[in-house]
Amino acid sequence: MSSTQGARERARIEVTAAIKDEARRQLAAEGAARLSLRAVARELGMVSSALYRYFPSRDALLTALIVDAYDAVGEAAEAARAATRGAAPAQRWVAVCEATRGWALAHPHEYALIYGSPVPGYTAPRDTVGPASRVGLVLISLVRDAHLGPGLATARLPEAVRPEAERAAADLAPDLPPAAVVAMIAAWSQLFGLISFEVFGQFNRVVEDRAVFFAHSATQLAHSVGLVSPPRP
Amino acid sequence: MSSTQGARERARIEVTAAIKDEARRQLAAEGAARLSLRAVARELGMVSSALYRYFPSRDALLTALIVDAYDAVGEAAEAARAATRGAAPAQRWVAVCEATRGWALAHPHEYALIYGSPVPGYTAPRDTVGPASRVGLVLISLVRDAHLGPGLATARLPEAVRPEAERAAADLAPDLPPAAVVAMIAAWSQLFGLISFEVFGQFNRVVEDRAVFFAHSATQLAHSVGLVSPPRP
DNA sequence: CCAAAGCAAGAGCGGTGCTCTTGAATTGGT
DNA sequence: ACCAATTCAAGAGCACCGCTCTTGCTTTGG
Repeated sequence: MSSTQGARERARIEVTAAIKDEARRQLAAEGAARLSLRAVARELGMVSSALYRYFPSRDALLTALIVDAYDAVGEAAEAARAATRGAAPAQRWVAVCEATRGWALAHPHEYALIYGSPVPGYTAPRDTVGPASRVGLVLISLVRDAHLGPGLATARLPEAVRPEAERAAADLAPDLPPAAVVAMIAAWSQLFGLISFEVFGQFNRVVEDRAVFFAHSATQLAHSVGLVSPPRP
Repeated sequence: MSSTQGARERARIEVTAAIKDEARRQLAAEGAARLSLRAVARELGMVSSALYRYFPSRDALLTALIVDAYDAVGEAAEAARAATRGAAPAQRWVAVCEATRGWALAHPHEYALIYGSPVPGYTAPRDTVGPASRVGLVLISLVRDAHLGPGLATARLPEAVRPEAERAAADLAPDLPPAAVVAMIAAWSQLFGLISFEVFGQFNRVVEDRAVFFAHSATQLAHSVGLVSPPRP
């Protein structure tokens, strides 16, 4: 009845959080494929079957971790946008990209969980689509806030791309020119291409100074969506 | 002694190939994480322990599949380059990108094996680095063959990127201007960002006509590495 | 022709996700 | 204050996993 619904309810919440914490620890240590319910239970001093009182299956526990990961990277991106309020749009774009990269490098296994290979036999439930779109929404908002350079605003798209561009623009950002929306979607996926190659080790022996390379590439991406760097002082 | 070294040798080769084939089938059906030696053996009518005569461990079998996948996508890219000999560099670039995408869409699980999350606890042996670089080498060769537009050849890089650019250029393509090499590496990773988002389902409910979107984005990538489209007839 | 090498098979180890049953504890309504 | 309903941890057990080791049988090549 009251706000704290008895000791039982409270214990349930606490144990659920403890399970997620321990699971996240094991995720960081071993990766998603090696996440073991028995190991989590062992570490928490309980029996494996008791875990099923809190999560009906291993997949359900994974889903909880996935939602948390999407929220965490989305929060990082949103924080970078907030921290650069007033700066030039291109700089804010790069800051958001770098915050996303930073989170990914700090949480490589959680990043792999959401932007790596989908877990086979696992289909993301509806709960994940909202959190999953947060980074993309941040990027869109930056493009929207910027005064679009005349380049993209009036850019003529090839005839074949126009229908898809207009459809995507209608869905995502009806106030933006279709050419900008298409460029945004491409930049969005390419941003995660850059991050994935770094996190997944594809840049080994290819790129050494990855921070510098990323900052440069993110700046180019900003240009590709019509954000222009301010003149140097 | 002879070219066919006895029935034993030949049987070994055949069984090894059968194991890889069945493993590839299970990879497509269940994904890398659920690849089970016992299931492969069961399907082949042998006992699980017999498999260890052919592959010393599950990881060794995975490595064989990974090398085969890198070779397959590399071959697809090389075939596209060969098929467009004489065409404009930008068109050849787009053809190679589309061939890579086509292979990925046709073999999503093998694609995930090589460009998705690394398998936890598994470190790629040396054998994989050669096959892994084939697509990248194709892209480099196209940029090299093209007459570089004056834009990238003389483009001034930001001071911070110059050392890394010159280092990468020395390693990968000493005959190309550093600015082009940096743009190439970025385009390379961004290409796989586009493909991964499509294969891994991130474009669901975002991009509908994905072939058109990809062709357009690949063309933009070609421009970003200095390849210019020929004038329309 | 026979010793050496290659091989399939079986048993077994410790691990996994998951289910079902049992008995104890807590709870809320009377 | 008590008691029935609910909630829970625990245990046993199922079928599976990767992997190792030993046991014999078959093929091979000198």
